[in-house]
Amino acid sequence: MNVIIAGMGTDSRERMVRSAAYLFRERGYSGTGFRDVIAHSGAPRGSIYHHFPGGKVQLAEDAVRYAGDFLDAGIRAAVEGGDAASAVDAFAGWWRGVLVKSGFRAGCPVVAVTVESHDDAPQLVKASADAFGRWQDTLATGLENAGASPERAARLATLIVSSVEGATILCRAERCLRPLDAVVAELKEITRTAVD
Amino acid sequence: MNVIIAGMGTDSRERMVRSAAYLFRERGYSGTGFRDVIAHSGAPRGSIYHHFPGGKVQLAEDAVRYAGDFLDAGIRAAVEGGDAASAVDAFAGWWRGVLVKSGFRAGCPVVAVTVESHDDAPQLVKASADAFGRWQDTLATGLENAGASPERAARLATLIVSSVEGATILCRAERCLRPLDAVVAELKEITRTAVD
DNA sequence: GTCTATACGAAGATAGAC
DNA sequence: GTCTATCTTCGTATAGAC
Repeated sequence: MNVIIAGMGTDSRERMVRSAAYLFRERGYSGTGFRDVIAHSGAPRGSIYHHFPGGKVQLAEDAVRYAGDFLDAGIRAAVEGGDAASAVDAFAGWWRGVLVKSGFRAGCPVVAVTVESHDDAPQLVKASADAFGRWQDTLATGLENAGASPERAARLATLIVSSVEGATILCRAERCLRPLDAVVAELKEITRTAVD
Repeated sequence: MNVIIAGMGTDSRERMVRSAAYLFRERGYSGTGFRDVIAHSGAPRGSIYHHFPGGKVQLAEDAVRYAGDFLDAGIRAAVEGGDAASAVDAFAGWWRGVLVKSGFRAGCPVVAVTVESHDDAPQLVKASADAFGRWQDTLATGLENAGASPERAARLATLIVSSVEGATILCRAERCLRPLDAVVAELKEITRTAVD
């Protein structure tokens, strides 16, 4: 097989991107080296700069895009034909799974890249903004379909992404689901009243 | 002067801690080296391990504690004798200032340390949990004084810390205040109804 | 596409003089 | 408390063979 689709890359390239996204969730951007990515992905070390001529920044850019696309597809599927609570569950449920499966050691790779971004690599800020933006747009569409006004849907989508991402960080610190549960309870109440 | 209080340390030690907290906000934990801390604080390189025998982990622990204490004092002052909206303004207003003053390059040092924490340094997770916990407790007390029930106040405090921290990250990515403004608008509406 | 070898700087940390 | 010197490991990145 190994059919190469334009812009998709080879298997080992894809594995590296996925591993980078995975590792960023636990150790952050600066804390993750090519060493770790090679070890985790099983990809050959000799082809790093063949696949990523832009080096680590390019790898991170692709990892953020990958995570952005992946979760957006999940939100989209959960939101289609659902009620207002589906928008909250779609987003919060994903991070709940990440937290539990990792023993509260992993969070969001896009957050990790954003908080470590500096002026030397503005592409990373751009990629992060794209991911956050698409998640918000998809959630807002779902809330509109459930009956919220466009303006309110947009604001609530921002609240959902912000509070769930923030709660995920608090859950890592406290090593429990309490913050995420508290936030989800409040969010469901708010979205319920917004579509009345 | 230079009075040395027990557990407070010398001037250069304090400057290092403050600089670490400052630098973590922009480049994260792993992205900030002793080089940077020395350069920014003006402290002598020769006394790093005199002041911090525990090395970088101890420095980070102190930086998180410093940031935790500092902001908690600010929240406490703003919340005393204020209404429910004061709790939101106290917390969100601080991060708004950080974002604007830094040109959207800086965020929360506690968040930075949390998302880069690993099992090698559980002290950092503990210190982060303490900071987040105290902020929530102080905000919850303020909301209770404004008329919210203890249970609701605790949940709302978690929502405020989570959503404002998350919005701060989104603001860095989008390089504007829109996410924080949206979150604050929703939070004020929620807290208003909670104290009725 | 993958390999080895290597460059070069920076990381955190230690030892011992002053 | 601060200095200099040094150690070791690791970081990203490059060159050139296969």
